[in-house]
Amino acid sequence: MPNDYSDDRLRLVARLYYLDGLGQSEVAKFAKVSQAKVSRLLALAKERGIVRITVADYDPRRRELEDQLRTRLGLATAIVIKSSEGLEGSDLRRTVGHFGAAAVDALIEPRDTVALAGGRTIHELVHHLPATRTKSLTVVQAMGTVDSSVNAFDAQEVGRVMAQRLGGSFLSLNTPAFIPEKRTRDALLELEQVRRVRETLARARVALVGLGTLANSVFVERGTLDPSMLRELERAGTVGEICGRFIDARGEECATAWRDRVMSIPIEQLRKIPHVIGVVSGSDRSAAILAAIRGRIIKALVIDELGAGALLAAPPPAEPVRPKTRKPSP
Amino acid sequence: MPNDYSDDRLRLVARLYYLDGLGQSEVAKFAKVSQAKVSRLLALAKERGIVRITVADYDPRRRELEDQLRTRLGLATAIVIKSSEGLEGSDLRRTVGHFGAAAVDALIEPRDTVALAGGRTIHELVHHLPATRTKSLTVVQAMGTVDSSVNAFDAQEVGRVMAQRLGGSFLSLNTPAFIPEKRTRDALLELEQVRRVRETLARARVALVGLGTLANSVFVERGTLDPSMLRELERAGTVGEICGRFIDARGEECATAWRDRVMSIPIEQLRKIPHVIGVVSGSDRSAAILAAIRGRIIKALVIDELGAGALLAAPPPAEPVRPKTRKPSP
DNA sequence: AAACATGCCGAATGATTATTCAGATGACCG
DNA sequence: CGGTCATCTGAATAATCATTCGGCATGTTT
Repeated sequence: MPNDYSDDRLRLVARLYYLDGLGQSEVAKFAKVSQAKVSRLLALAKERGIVRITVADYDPRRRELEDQLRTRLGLATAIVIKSSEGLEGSDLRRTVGHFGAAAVDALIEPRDTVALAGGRTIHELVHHLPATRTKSLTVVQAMGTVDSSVNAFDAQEVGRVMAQRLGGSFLSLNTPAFIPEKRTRDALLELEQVRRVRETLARARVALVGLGTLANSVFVERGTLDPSMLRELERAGTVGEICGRFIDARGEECATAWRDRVMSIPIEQLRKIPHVIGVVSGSDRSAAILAAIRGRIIKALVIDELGAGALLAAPPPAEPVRPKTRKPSP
Repeated sequence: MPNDYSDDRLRLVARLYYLDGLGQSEVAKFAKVSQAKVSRLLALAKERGIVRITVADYDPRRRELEDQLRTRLGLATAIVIKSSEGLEGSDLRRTVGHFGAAAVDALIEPRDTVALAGGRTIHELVHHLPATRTKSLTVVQAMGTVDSSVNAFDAQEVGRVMAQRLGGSFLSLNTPAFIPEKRTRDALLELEQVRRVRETLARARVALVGLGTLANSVFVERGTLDPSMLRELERAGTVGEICGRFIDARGEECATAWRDRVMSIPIEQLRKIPHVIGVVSGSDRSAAILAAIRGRIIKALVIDELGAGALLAAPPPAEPVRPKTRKPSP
């Protein structure tokens, strides 16, 4: 009887290993095989359900904080992810991504059209979506590519992954995010390829966006935003950034030259998408988040618990004052 | 919050490790601790029952063979342990010991007096008894010590372990197993210490004994049995050995000088113990086993499946012929 | 029947996990 | 206040486990 993968044998091996606490080399002597094979038999035993490991439910979310965020800030949905003390930076993003993914997945319906921005937290989250491939989505890139050195955080790459994991197609916006000449940008907007993307964006039911501040914006980091432009944005009262659009405390896009040179979904269009989900990690973005909520840009928020705490500690949001809406940039 | 052993934290760690399939180093980043601590937290999570591992039952016994042994050989109890193909020697003993232990444990009642011999398979079995320490047994050594080099297989050592594991006291027979002069042996038998042991043996309800052949007996192996004695035993028709007593095919003790020089429980006394359990591994002892059954010495048998097969293949046991009983040696 | 797949095996090896160790921290005295 | 435990920690390391790899056996194609 050379290769014997009978359940009985798997049970023997699994029992000796898991129940009796022997090492694999010990078990190997009982089963008269090599340690390597014991390792393989154990793997098979798990697959076949002969070994079953259950873990008491861990709820990764802080429901009380979610309730507070919803009621006090008027969000439709809030997902607050627990974070271990002292977590920050990429570890924190990983936590938010890992546990936020399931919640975001639940918000996306089969056949949805999903507008998607880039960013490190979004990237993390998307990579933790379940690879079910069953939703038949249309994922559409909501913002051009930041620079030419290909980058795993770009909307381009992230969108590809999302479509691949949840199932569906990805519509990419093959243009830079920033175009120095308005004229050039407007020309691009007329391209058939680009139009298709914009039309699809207009039909999106869900959007997944990051929230940044002026200081930590990817455009500053990459040097796309020169100092004079930066100063101009500061003067215009910028408190945050969404999809390459800079907004002031009321949640209105700042009227600077920048807004005519960026290639991304217009703020006005985001407002019309019913489920715009902001994905944030860290505690230094409260102003941007509050502004985006005031401006009725984002309707849902995924955030770590410290970030949520900071948000709740921030001045309670007065009903947004919206004197006049500037004509939206494209 | 320095040392946090909350269930919630354990659940986090356990989930990431067991359910999400991350490595401990990965998990460590989430929990903001070292990999070493993750390992400890996981161990704790198992202890607390936050992680539960279940394995489909493995039945280590061959019930059909047990039934056959019982009905065809007239045993009260037969325990046949499955053995992986090709197992032999110490690995086989380990298997029989490991899985036989639970069955033997079930045969021993609280407060029993248990007579115990030595031997490698018995040793293995005893070391796998559960360390419950709750039976309040009297374990009594059924045979002297084979030689002076202390040896883990001696009844002395094995008895100590058994009493320690199941709970109870151990009564040791502090004499050699073989004494060249009958006179000396008889003197020893009169010692108060030795009498106590013999009296206790007479009250035993259970005995655990190995079965040997003349060839593989420890006495031959250790050179205790010189060639002339060996020939004498052969002439007397020895087919097996129990507790240092040599028996012929009918299960009667061979009437040689040996029987007056050995320090161990007499065959006649074994006959009177209601539960004498033979523990055997290997396929080369069928004759000894059959003789011990015919002689109504052993009433139960623990054996591996190949050994059981060999036993069943051996000539069917005619009803034992017992012309006259020789006067039992002490 | 040769040539080529395919699958399984265990030795060696690479990767991961458990344990040891030395230092840090803090509770509890004297 | 020091001392004295006791406990806890992560770095280093030892132990264990999973995977790679080449060899062998069997089955299939040519």
